[in-house]
Amino acid sequence: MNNRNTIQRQLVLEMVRAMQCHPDADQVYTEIVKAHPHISKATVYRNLNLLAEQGAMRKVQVSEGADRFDFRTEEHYHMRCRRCGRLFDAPDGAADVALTAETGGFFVENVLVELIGLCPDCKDKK
Amino acid sequence: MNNRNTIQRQLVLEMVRAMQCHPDADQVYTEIVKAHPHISKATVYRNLNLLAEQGAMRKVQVSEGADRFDFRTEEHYHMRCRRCGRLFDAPDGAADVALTAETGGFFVENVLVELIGLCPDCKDKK
DNA sequence: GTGGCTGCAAAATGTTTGCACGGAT
DNA sequence: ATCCGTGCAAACATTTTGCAGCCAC
Repeated sequence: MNNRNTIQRQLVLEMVRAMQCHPDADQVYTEIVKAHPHISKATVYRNLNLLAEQGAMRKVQVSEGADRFDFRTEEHYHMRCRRCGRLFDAPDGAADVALTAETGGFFVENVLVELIGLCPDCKDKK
Repeated sequence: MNNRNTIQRQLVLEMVRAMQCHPDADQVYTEIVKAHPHISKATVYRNLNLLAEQGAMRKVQVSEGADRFDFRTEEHYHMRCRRCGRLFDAPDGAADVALTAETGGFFVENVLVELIGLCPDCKDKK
């Protein structure tokens, strides 16, 4: 049974749900450590991956830097600011991908879309 | 002037063009080293990044593992096999992305699309 | 001759793993 | 009492960087 209800696992899940900013493993660890100085970074990594596998959260592998974690479990796309590095949810319908059958025999299971550009804050700071 | 024509730089460019398989930095290094045992991996990294910046090749940052380099310089999408890890060019028109203006103030400069699934070889080896 | 480029090694970054102990069931 | 999960440190994977000497210009 891969599902023991440890305090550490609860903390990781709750923290990702509380930080609604697509944090990476290190940011989650840094926040948890403030209240629980004993927790190990390896435990945070292990639980983030486990929880993502079980569907309690989503692992977002972006094209640059560390993997992020997202409390939203429904399929949705992301927008990454190339200046500040922050990740944002793309509003529903912001991007639409159409596939044809012409993949040369490649069987597509998943489509990853990442919109790269400038967030409102960085756009203004020209 | 950031453009001295060193032997190492030529070797890196030629090797990426010769290996038509989207190699990562380590694969490029391993191939070059066979004929030029003196070359440094740092030099390979530096030249790959420089050449990609100058537009002589393309850096492909995939969602898993090391960055790949592509001798094709035109914009095109890629398909990554989740079993063997190999990267393939998506045929023109295999995927089509439509953007709307509803990005909540985010300025989109670039759209990254990665088709993840099984390549013909791995699909058959069920 | 000058200053960009190289080789080397070390550091930086992000993540996983081996192992002994402790705690949830 | 089991044996999964934890903490710690070390290993691992990928990439960057500091520095002294070299070589294309």
